[in-house]
Amino acid sequence: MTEEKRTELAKGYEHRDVEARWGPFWRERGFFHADEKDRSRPPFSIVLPPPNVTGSLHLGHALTATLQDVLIRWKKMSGFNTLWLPGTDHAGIATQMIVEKELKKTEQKSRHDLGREEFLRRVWAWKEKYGSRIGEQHKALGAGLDWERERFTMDEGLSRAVREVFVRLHEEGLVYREKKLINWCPDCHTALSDLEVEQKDAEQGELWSFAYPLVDGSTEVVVATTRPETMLGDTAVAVHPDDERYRAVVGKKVRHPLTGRELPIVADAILVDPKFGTGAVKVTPAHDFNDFETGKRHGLAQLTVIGPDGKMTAEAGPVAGLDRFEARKRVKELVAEQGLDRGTKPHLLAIGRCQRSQTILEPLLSDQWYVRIEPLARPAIEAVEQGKTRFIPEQWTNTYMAWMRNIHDWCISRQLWWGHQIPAWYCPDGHVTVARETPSACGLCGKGPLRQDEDVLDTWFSSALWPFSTMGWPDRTETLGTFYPTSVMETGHDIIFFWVARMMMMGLHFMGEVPFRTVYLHPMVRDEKGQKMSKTKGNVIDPLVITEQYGADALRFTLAALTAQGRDLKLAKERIEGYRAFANKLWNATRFALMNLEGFEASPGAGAEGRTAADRWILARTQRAVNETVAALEAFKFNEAAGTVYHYVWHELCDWYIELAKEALYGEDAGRKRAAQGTLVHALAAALRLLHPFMPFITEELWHVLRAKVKGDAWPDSILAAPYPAVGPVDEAAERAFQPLLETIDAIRNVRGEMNIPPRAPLSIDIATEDPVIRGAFDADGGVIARLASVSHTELYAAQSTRPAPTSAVAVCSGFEVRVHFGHAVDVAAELARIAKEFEKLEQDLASIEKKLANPNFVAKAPPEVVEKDRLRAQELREKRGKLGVHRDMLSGAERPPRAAGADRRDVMETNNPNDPSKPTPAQPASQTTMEQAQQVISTVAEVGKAAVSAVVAGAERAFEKIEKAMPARKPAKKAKAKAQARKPARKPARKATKAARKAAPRKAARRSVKQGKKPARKVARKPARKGGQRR
RNA sequence: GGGCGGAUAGCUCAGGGGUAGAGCGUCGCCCUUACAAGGCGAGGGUCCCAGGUUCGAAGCCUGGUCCGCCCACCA
Repeated sequence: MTEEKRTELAKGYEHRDVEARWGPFWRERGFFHADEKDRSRPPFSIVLPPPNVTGSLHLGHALTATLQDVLIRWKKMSGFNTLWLPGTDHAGIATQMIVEKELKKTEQKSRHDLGREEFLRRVWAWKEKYGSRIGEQHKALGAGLDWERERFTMDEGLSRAVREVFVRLHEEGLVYREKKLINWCPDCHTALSDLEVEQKDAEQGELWSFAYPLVDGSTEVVVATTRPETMLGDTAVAVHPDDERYRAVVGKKVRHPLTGRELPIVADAILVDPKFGTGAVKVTPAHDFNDFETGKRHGLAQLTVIGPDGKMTAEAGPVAGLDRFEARKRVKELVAEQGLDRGTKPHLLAIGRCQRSQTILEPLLSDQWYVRIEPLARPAIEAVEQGKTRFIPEQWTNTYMAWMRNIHDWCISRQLWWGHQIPAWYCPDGHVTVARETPSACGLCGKGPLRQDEDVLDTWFSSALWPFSTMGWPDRTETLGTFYPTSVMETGHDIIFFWVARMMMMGLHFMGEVPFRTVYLHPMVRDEKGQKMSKTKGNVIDPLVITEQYGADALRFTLAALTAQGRDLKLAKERIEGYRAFANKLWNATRFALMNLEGFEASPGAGAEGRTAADRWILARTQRAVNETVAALEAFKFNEAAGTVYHYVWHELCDWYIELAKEALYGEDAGRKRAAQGTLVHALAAALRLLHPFMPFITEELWHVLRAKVKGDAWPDSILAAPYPAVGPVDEAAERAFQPLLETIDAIRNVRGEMNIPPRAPLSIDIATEDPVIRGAFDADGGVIARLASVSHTELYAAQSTRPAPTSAVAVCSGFEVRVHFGHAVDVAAELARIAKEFEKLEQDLASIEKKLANPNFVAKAPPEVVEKDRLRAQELREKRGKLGVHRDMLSGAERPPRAAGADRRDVMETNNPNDPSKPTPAQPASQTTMEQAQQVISTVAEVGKAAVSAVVAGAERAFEKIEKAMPARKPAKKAKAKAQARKPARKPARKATKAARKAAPRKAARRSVKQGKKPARKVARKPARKGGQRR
C-alpha cells in the first residue's frame, strides 16, 4: 500500500478516502476468514441476525452490525479465533408482498396470473438484484464478516436443514396437522402465528345487543356482540349455570331470526361472566377463539360464515357475498326489521391486526401445520434457569420466561408461495406422507400420484435453525464442532419471541446444546423525537446516508456510545457530529506525533530513563483507560467502553499529555525528547488499538502511517493483527505524583478566566506547601506549569505566602496553595467575590461534614474507613478555609498579618518567556505566617462567618478605591472593572451566591484534572446546599 | 387485565447507599506553529411526588403521578 510510505497527514480527517481503502484490504488479506481447523485459539462466534434479503439496512441493522463488529474485532485482537457469519433471510410474507406489489405496478398482474413457478422465478430474480445491497451496506459500515460463509435461508443446504427438522419433528409427533381456528389475514390470504398478530390500543367500537326469541315463544334471550356479522354463524347461546335469570331456559332453544335455525341454550361457566352485559353470550365456534373452545365442550356445530377473502359465505344466508363489514351493517338492519334490536352502546375493544398489512384479522377455521411447543419449551426454560444461556440486560430473562411458560402451539404453515414448501404429500385418498425427499408413492397406501402440500413454512421456522443450519447441519461439520454453541447472540429485544426463543428450542432439540451462551439484547433505535423508525412514518434512515456525510467511524462510535443498557436509543445528528470531531481529533493527534518523531527509537524501553512525571502520568492513565475499557466490553457496556476511550483520548492524551510533552519534544535534551516520543507513541498506539473495534477505518489508517514512521517490530501490517491492549496494574503513584501540577495549572487557568486575564499574559506565581512530597513534585517538574499556564516566574515556599495581597489572587488546593501575581493591582472586588464564593462553599461542605461527624450514630455505625475519610476531609477543608481566610483578609485590608522573620523562600524557577513584558517585581523575601497566626485568623474567620462576607466585600471595595487612587498607572483593565461592577448585584441574593459558591474554584480545578483511582480527587465536597438549610 | 422499563442540567442521556456527571447547547476569553471539526474558562440541578428503612437515600422499600413498551380470547 502506497499510504504506508506516507508519514504526513492532511490537515483534517477526510473519511471518504480512508474508508474506501481498508475494507478491501481486510477482505483481500482474509482477516475475517474464520478457521474451523484452528483449535489453538479459543473460539468466539457470532451469527449475524439475517436481514430481509430484499430489504435495505436501517439504523437498527447498523447498530447490530456495529455492536457485533466491536465484539468481533475486540476478540480477534484479544487472540480469539473469531467467526462472524453473515447471511440473509428470505422473509416470506414481506418479500412476497414486495414482489407482488411491484408486479401489480409494472405489469398489472397478480401472482396467480403468473402461476407459482413463474412467480417464484421472479422473486429469485428480485432477490439477486437487490440482495447485494445489504452486503454493500455492511461493508460500508466496516463489518468484519466472513463473507465466504454467507448464507441464505433458502440455500440448498439450509433448505435441507429445514426439511430435516420438519420431518424429524413430525416423526417425533411434535409436528402435526389439524383443523383449528387460526388468525387469518384476508388481505395476505394466509394464516399467521399468534406473534404476528398486533394488538393496537383499544379501538372505539360498538356493543350491539339483540334478542334471540325462544322457539317456544315463551321469552327471549338478549345477547351482545361487537361483531354483528358473526351472528349468522352462531350455533348456540350460552349462559352461566348458576345464573338464576336463565335457569329456566337452559336446554331450551332459540330461533335464529335471519336463518330460522334452532340454537341450543347451553350453560357454560368458563365462557360466561354473569356480571357482563345481559349474562348471555352468543356462541360462534367458527369465528371466535373462546367460542371455538366452548363449541368443543358442548359439541356445537362449527358454521363458517366468513371466507378467506373476508366476504360472507353462502352459509351466511341473507348477507352471503357481502364484505364482512358491509354485512355487519346489513345484519343490524335485518335484525332491527324484526324488532329484535335491543340497542347499541359505544365500546372499547382490542382488535387483532396483521403485523404486515394492518388488516383486521379474521379467526378462521382451517387445516394448518403446528409445532407442539411445550416439549421444546421445557428444555429451553431449564437451560436459562441453569444459566447455560444468560440474558443481558438481565431483565429480559423474565420476559423470556413468562412467554415460554405460557406458550401455545406454533402455527407454522403459511398460504404463501415464497418460502420452504412443506415436505408433506397427499395421495388421492388423502393420506399424508412426510418425507425428506419427494416420495413417489403414498407412505401408507402406496398409491399415487402424490400432490405436495402447497403451503410454505413460517419464515421464522428456518430462522430458528440459523445458528446451526448455517454451519452445515445436519452434517456434523468441523465448523459446528469449533463454533457451536455461538458465543453471543446480539439482536434487538423486539424479536426475543420470534427468534431468540425459537432458536433456543431448536438448538437444544437438535444440537443438544444451547445455540448461544449469551444473549445481548440491544435497544431500539429511534429518531430524534423518540419515534420508532418505520417506513410508514418515513423516518427510516439509510446508514449509508450517514456514513457518507459523517463517516462510518463516527456513526459506529455514536451508536456504541449511545447503547446503554435498558433503554432505547435516540439518534441525534449533533451527537454524530460530535464523534466526527472526535475522529478528527484523533487524526490530528497522530499528525502531531508524526511531526515530532524525528530520531524516535522503536526499541522497547528506549528513553525510559528520561521520562518525566508527565510521561509516567500518561502511561498510568493509559493503563487505567485500558483496564476500564476492557472491563466495560466484558460487561457489554458499550457506552462505557466508548466513553472511557473518548475521554482518555481527548481529555487526557490530547488536552493534557500532548501539551505537556511539547516542551520535551521541541527541546534540545535528547534524552527527554526520546522519552517523550516513546511515551507518546505508546499512548497513541494504545489509543488506536483501544478504538479500533469502534472506529476501524481511521485507526487502521493511522496505524499504517504511524507504523511507517516508527518502524518498530511490534507493529504488524494491520492494526487488526495487533494485540488489544492488555489489562494490567496501574501506576497509581505516578498518577498521584503528578496531580498537584495538573491542579496548579487548572487553578491558574481558573483565576485567569475569572479575573479576565488573557491566556498568554505572563504571570508570576508563588506556590506554598508544607508537604515535602508535593514540594518535590514542583521541584522536579514545575516547569510544565510555566508552559501550560503561561507562567513566567515561580517561587516555592515552605508555608503560606504573604506577598502583598492587592496584586494577587490565590487558589487553595489539596495540600498546597497557589498565589497568582498579576504584576499590577488586582481587581480586588472581583477577587474578593471569587473568594467569597469559594469560601461559602467551603463553609457549607465543612458544616455538613462536621454535622455528620458530630453525630454519634454516624461515628459508631458507619464503616470506619468512611468516618476516617470524612475526618480527613474535614481537616483538609478547615485548612483550606483558613488559608483562604488569610488571603481574603489581607486582600480586604481588614487584617494584615504581621511579617515573620526569616525568608522561607526555597526556590525560584525562572521561565524564559520572550513575551514577558514586565518581570514581576523581584520577590521580596517573603514573610511567613506562622501556624499560630494562621490558626488565629482561622478562628476569627470562622466566627465572622458568612454574615461577614458582605461587610468584607464592602471593605474591599473601599480598599479597591484606595488602591486605584494610589496606583493610577496600574488601573485594572477596563473590562475587568466592568465585570466587577456587573457582578455586584449577583452577590446580593443569597440563593444565587450560594449556588455560585458551589462552583468554586477548587472543585472546578479538580474536575479538570482527571480521575484518580476509585475516588476521583476531582470530587471536592459538594453536598447540595438545600441540605444545609442555608439557602432559606 | 397482567408484566416490564423510564422520570437526573436548556436538550439528549450516563450513573447509582457515603463529596451530583457526560455530550450537545449557552455565556466569556483566545486564529497558542496537531486540530477553529480547535483551546481555556464560566454558568446551569427540589435527581417526579409522598411516606418508610438507614448513621446516611437521587439510589433501597411502599404508595402515588405522568410517559413508553410487551403480553392477554372477555361477549
